[in-house]
Amino acid sequence: MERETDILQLAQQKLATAGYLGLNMDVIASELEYSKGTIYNHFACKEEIILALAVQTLQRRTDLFRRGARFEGPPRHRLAAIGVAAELFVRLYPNHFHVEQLIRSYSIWEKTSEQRREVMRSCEVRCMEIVAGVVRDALAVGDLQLPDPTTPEDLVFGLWSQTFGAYSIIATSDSLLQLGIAEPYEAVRQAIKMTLDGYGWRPLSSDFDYAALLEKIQTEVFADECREAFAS
Amino acid sequence: MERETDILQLAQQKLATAGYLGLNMDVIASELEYSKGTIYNHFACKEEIILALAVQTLQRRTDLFRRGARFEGPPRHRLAAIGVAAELFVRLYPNHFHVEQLIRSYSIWEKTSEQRREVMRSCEVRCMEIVAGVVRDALAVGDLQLPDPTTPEDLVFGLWSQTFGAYSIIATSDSLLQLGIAEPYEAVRQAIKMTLDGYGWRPLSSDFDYAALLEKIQTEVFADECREAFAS
Amino acid sequence: MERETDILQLAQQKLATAGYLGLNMDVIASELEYSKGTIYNHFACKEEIILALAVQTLQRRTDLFRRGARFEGPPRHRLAAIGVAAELFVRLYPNHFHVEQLIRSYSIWEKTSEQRREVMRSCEVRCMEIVAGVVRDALAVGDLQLPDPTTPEDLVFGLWSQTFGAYSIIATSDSLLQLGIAEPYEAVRQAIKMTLDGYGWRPLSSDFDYAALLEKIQTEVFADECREAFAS
Amino acid sequence: MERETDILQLAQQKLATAGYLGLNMDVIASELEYSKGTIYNHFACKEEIILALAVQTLQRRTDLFRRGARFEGPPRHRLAAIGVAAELFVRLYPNHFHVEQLIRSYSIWEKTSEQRREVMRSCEVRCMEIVAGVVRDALAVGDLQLPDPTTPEDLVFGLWSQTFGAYSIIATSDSLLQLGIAEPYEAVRQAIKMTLDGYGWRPLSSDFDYAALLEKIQTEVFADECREAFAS
DNA sequence: CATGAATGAGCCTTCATTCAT
DNA sequence: TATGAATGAAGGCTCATTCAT
Repeated sequence: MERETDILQLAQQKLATAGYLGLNMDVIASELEYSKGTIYNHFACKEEIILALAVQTLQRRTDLFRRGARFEGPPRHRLAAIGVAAELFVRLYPNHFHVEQLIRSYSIWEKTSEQRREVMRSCEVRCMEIVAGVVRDALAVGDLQLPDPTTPEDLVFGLWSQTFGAYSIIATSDSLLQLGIAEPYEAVRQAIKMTLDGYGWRPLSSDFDYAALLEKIQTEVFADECREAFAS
Repeated sequence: MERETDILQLAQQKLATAGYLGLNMDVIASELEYSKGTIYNHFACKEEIILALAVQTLQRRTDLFRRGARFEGPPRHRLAAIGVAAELFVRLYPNHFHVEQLIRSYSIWEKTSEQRREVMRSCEVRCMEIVAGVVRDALAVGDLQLPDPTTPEDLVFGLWSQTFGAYSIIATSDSLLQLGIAEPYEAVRQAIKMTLDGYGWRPLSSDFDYAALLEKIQTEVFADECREAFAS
Repeated sequence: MERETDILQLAQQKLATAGYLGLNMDVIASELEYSKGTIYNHFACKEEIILALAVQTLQRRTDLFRRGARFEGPPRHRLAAIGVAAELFVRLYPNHFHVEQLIRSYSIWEKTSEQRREVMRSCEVRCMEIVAGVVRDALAVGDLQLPDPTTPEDLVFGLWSQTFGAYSIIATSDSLLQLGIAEPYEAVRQAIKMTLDGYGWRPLSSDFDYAALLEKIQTEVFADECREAFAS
Repeated sequence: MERETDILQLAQQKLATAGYLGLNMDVIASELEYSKGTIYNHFACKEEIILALAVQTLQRRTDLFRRGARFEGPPRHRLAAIGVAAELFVRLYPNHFHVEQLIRSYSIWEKTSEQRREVMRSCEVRCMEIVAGVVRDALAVGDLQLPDPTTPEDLVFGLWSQTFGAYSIIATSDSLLQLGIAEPYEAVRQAIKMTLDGYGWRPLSSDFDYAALLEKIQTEVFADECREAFAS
């Protein structure tokens, strides 16, 4: 298990530094000072490493989301807690997005084991369910009404897009400052707040102290993670 | 020049069909029935092709955005026209995102000419300026107020994130329906509408006929492109 | 000893199913649920397994030949009994030819122990002696005369070639029917009958009921083996 | 073309020396002092080399057989000429049998081009037809009668088995002398002569000067080849 | 004796790039 | 300027064998 952890860790780093083509079995073996055979004793092929990487981080994200959704308060506050979880996730595992992009762009699926793929899919579904569940709670208590054909999943898709897009851009673009964006994370938070206000999800952001809420979530739910994420 | 066009066209198609690993100089040469030397007379290396591809589509996007921004009407309507342009762009050049991801994730920069990189950066800046310009116009005429530290660029970043994220997910995920998202494009439009409403950008979406506006933009500004995009 | 038997049995099966490249120490170990070390405690290397396989089947063939040669009757009938033995052998151990080809075509000798090689050679010699002995008996009783420089061993070499060639072709060719050969085994029997008639070995095939003789040999000498060989 | 010839030549030699596993793309490239890429420009994979080898020699054999079958004289003499061709073939291309065994034992077919496979099959069929044609001529002129279910193809299969078996054994066994076989080629000729006599194919071997016939065939039909084959 | 993780040499194959013609 | 054979570094993967526990 220790070896596997080592391999995944280095693989993730390589992926972040040099992309798919930089993730190279020879390099991994030689840098870890394991033999190539050892690598292949743990992972049947390169693609399995990538998928294992994705599964690992996805499971961590799902855990963070679940804890966020359990925050006590009105659904909008609970959604905010999930938002904090999402941001923490990218800060803790900044190169998760490299992995996810890879999985989305290269044909990795064919060569990987059904088991790992199943884990992956169920993670996605569970993440969606957690967030959509909070939306449904809001509908149930009357905090929110959705315009006609919009489903809770559609709303979640919008939020997902915003965060996925923003964190992808942040992770891979080095010229945001030149484009005039000084605080991209803050900008995302703001954009999402506006989106939810636009839907009329009560309490509106003007009705409560947003900063205080985030502070509370960070200390009550994610104290450990925050310490780690903002350590550097 | 005709040959360069041919090369770029085939390259883009290969990228779409078979991903980065399918973009192969041998295949390009043999399918075009040019010799490999000829290809190299036009592009110094493979990376130059990829970057040229990105520049090409980015320029097209910039053109579409500019035409959208010239739409006659209040800033919010002009922004809607840019939104139509963005959606048209992904429909017309669906694999632009592959190229963009490639550029973001693989160390292409080092091997390419400063000239082409400069073109690329200026495209990004110009796109941002076009959209931010519309936001500034809205501020100027009083249709919009921004909460304190938020800049026009921050707002644009939010919209950019939403569309980039959404189109990335759409382009690479084959399980959206299983996740409960039947009409992802409609969901993005809706989300962005809500975001702008959340910012209080007048006229609010409830104050005008959104569908009619989109219809008008499509026929007046992007008639040709719409025909092509929705042909299939 | 039981383990060695298990190993050899599985090895032979793998060889038959997947050829030389399917004979894989990992696969053998895992399918037998022995550890790899255990395998190596019994066989010093892969080549030793292959050679042991060859020796095993050769010994069985020698036994069959000896029993055939002890059949009561004139030498030509005893030779027919050896012929039955040869055919039974290929039917019972159809992949012996794979092993024998391997040994002939791959440099196995260098890595194997002198002891096993000696066993192997002595098997070949003994087989030859058994058959040549019957030929000498025929010469002694006057049933056969050999044209001048021909030795009993030369005659046996001719028969050996016929059967080895025929069974090799049968074992590896899947287009015999297309070439017009419907009953290859019967064709070999016929060809050998003609060869011996050609030598003038009495009684000639026209002087006795060949089919009845084969029947008698099969029931009296090789009843058990015939049952097994023609079971499927 | 010169490169391809070089490659095939070295490949054949390697195959003879060290079998399938000794036929190694690295070794071929380095011994020929070509780069590995060059090898692959000429042959798409290792298996294609092996098949090309087989096709090459099979075509040569077919040519020799055809020339033999055109020898003027009674069918039995023409068959003798084909026999001379078969023996010349093994002497000129002694390691053809390695290639043929390989093709028969390893799963080479799946990776090779349909074109080359077709050539291969048609060679086999044509060889069979040439020989079976001579048998039919003998039947037509009444030189030969076949016992009931035996077809011309069955008879040819018998001869094929004898030669294939004999030459395989000769090519791969180094202990024939120890087994008492001093002149294996002569032994095969003798055995085949006896077989044909056994079938009663006129003129019987006692009715004509066999040695003189062989001599005549060698000088009239295969002068060049004989010179080359017996040069060393 | 048994175990099985680790080894590492070796294999087949790919592909961007060069350069003599 | 066009050609395409040649290049060779690099990559993914296999598997017989060893050895510390």
